[in-house]
Amino acid sequence: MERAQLGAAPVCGFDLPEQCGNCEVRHLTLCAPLDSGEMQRLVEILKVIDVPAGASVTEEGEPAEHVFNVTGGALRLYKLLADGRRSVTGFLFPGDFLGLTAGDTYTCSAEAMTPVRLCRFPRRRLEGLFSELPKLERRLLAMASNELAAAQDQMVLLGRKTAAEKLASFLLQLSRRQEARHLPPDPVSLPMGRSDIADYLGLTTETVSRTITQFKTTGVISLQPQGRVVLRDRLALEECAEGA
Amino acid sequence: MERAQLGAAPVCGFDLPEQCGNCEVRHLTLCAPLDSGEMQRLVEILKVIDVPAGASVTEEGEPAEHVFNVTGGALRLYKLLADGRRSVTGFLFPGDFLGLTAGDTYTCSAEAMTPVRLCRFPRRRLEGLFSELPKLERRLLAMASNELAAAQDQMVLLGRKTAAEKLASFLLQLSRRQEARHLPPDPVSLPMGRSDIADYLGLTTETVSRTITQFKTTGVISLQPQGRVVLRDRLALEECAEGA
DNA sequence: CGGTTACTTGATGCATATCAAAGAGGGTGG
DNA sequence: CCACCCTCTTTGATATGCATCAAGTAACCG
Repeated sequence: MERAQLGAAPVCGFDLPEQCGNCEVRHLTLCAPLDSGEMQRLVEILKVIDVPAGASVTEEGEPAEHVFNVTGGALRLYKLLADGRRSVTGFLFPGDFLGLTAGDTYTCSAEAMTPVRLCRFPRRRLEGLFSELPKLERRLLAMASNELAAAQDQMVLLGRKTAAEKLASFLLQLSRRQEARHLPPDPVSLPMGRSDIADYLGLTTETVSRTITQFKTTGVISLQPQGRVVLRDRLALEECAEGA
Repeated sequence: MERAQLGAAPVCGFDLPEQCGNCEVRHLTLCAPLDSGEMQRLVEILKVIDVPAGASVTEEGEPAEHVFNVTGGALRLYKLLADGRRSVTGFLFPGDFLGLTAGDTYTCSAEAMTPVRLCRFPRRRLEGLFSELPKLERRLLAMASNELAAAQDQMVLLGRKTAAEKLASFLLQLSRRQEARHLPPDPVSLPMGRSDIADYLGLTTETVSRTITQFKTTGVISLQPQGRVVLRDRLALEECAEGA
């Protein structure tokens, strides 16, 4: 596991929901379009939750009683096949939403990769706010649409890209998500292990490792302590990622 | 290409929007939760469109001015890499929705595989109805959530399943979708070509063909004229699909 | 009925998986 | 504070599932 990020990147203000005004990722979350009065309605039903590294937040198939906004740390989403093969369907960072489902169970399991802080909403009560706060539902639809677009990109990656193209796409994706959180694009932080990356890209840990080495050797990236990656030749990565 | 399905399965009643009451896939569409008065508001902004086999309905990256409900025929959704590699991200059948996007461009290209009938809605005007018909937005969110769950399953398939498991999953998926349209589960109709299937499953046409032959040889399926597939051993397919 | 396209089948090759082991962190206890 | 140990990562050798290359065959259309 990795170093805690709660201290390094305090989020959603301090401990108290009343201080969402300080939330560094508000512009990415569910809450983005709400004014302070509307926020108050949300704050009434949310609870701030801290989860230690390695703990589960949701289990695939379990009743979906809550939905969550990630405000600190990082999680992996995954599904398992009958024989134990794993597919990591996504990584969540501050600002990301967890628990959206049309049915009444979670569609994926979610595990904290680092200590994680979440804003937890009872699903029923959040849905109860929809009529009062239509912006909330609008926002949820927009977030779902964005996730769908990302899922389509991931299908292209999994179905048609080579190992190098997959890795390049992955690094750029993380870089862009850092930028969305107003972090520098460049030393990309990898809070996940090689096997998480492998299960996300449809590869093995060995192939991930070899491909990283190859990128290092050809000078397009370089590695820093704590699994941080400097993108030395972003253009080369972009061309690689697009299959040029 | 394939035989037209418009004659065989008349949809959305006859020509006139006023006759949505006869629509055979209404329970699957955007329209499902609306009463007749509410339907009337939709009917005012929709136009029924017929598209010949092979024609494009949307192009990835083009302005998303319309959204569509499929009421007859079948389409493929796809994305291309820079060098021409193609990834088919989905197939659409009657009842399916096309054009959902958070941005202002389409995220995928859509091509008719057979003659297709669509209910076309100007996106702006549909969004304009949201405040008046909140059920509509609720429904769209539910449909997006369902698509997201399907996309996650597809990621597992692409990232971690073998060729045989992919094919088994694919046949079962089509069978279940036929059932959702109140068609028999069993002679599964394949309006798409082998290369469409290959690009959907992350395989080549040759591998798709060989795997189908293998299923035929082992007796789990049998082929009928016009690319219809009988699922002779559904249980075996289900176990294969889940990686048992 | 002939031409064209799509599908099937076969032979071979390669990218990535698998198997195996050595090397690097990083956390803990002495 | 250092040394040990555990786990994760890297590197190497080999294997294999699927891709690629190449015909042959069947289906469809005009």
